[in-house]
Amino acid sequence: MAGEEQQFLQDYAPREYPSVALTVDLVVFAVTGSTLQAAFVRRGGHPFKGSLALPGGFVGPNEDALTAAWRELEEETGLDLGAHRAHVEQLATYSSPKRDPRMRVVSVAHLALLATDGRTLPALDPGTDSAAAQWLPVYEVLAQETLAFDHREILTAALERLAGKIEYTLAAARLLPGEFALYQLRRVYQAVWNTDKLDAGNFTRKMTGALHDTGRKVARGKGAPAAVFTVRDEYLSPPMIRPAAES
Amino acid sequence: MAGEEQQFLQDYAPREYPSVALTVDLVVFAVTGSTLQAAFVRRGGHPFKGSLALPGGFVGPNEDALTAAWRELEEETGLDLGAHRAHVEQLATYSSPKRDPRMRVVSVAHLALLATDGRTLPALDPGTDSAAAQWLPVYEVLAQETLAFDHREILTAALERLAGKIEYTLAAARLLPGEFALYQLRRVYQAVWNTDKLDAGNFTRKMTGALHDTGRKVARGKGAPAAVFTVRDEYLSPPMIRPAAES
DNA sequence: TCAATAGTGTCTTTCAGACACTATCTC
DNA sequence: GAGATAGTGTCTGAAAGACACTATTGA
Repeated sequence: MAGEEQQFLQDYAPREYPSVALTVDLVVFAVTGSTLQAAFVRRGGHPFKGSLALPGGFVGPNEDALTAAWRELEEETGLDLGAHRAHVEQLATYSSPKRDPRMRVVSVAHLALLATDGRTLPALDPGTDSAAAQWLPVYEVLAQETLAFDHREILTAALERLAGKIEYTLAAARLLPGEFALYQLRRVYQAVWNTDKLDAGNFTRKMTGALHDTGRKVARGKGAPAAVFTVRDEYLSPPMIRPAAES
Repeated sequence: MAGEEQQFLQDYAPREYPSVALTVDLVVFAVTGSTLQAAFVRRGGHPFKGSLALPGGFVGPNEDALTAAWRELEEETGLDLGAHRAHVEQLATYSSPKRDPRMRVVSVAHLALLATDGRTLPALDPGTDSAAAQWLPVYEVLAQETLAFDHREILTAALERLAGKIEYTLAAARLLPGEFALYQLRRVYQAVWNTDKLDAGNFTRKMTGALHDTGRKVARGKGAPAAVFTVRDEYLSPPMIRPAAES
């Protein structure tokens, strides 16, 4: 049986059961202030020369897609993942036969959340082989830019996944250091939902139920010092519903 | 550029950037009474001979994964999809290099919801090429059966996806005809969540907000006749939270 | 002192959950 | 009539949203 299948693959795979090139694409999110940013690459060659694209690359012969996503995250951004907390999860697979005009490429898109202090973005190293990766504000890119391949669809799906996920989990804390103040977490929510309608007091009450108060305080320029929290429960119950989109 | 890439693929793809065989696996759900059922195939050959497996098959050269899933749904179950309402969506992609011991197979798993009248299951045609597909109760299978490959993981993910999705959408109605009574919808929820803790009165109040009352009634053996509804809003807001698991 | 911010108090409204109750059907 | 079911009424408690208010900081 096994031998038969392998023989079959060898002889007929390209015709009957075509093999495909497998890649990963990455939507890497990070937050500065109240702005959601993502990592993009400017394409230097055809097709879609000059357009923005998502970082990504081929899946190796002995990797699964998630492992490849972590590797590409490190390679394409030049980030030291030992120093930067990060979270990577699978988003969806894009398999339209014509999504890459050159050949059949099936891509497993991944969502990556990079922890920052909420003020500065991790420096992206251009690396040697790829075009320079750069941080750009997500909502502005979606409003103004042309994206290569089906990367607009992927980016939109990633944003919607993240926006939905922080409704019922503390995934937003993945975009912050292990210890953080509530105003930082609130700014992450505002960045992802692209809104400023979050009442600070109500937000505090809602979140403290799922957080652990370290007892320490953080001084931050003006205003009273904020308490420092860590995540206690990964899930919010009941969930925190997004405010309706601005009119 | 394009020629260069194609040349590259032709020469080096199997070594450097290996191509993979792409398949779809299907988790096909349907409901009878208050029991959630799924379609399974009993494996006739090695590996995992004798174990239950999910239906699936290869993705064709000019198909995307969703199209292949629809085709396999029709082929493997022998269902007439013109007569049966169905909903298919992508679930997740499984790409562990060793998930199939014979060769590298990457599978895009799909979730399929088949509409029934809530009493009888659509007959599954064994077809000619594959082992006979059969309906089996999902929770019993998960408790007792051995599943081939990583199909237990896929089935669990599909169940969780469905259980979560009916919290904030009316996806449960995809398992029913276009017109249905509230007791039918309630049984779908009970089947998916494997619970009997749904209060009929409160369920009615909650759901009628998102449904359209056709004004007609359905007589059903004992009890008062139930009103016939159709879906009006696909989304439930606020969502309907699952009761905590039974202890 | 003043402005800014963190966090609490309070009130209202919404809604889930429990459960009684009525209406309507079959047997 | 008896039993079963559909749907409403009603009460309670939880929690979201609006917003006032206090406390604590830097300038």
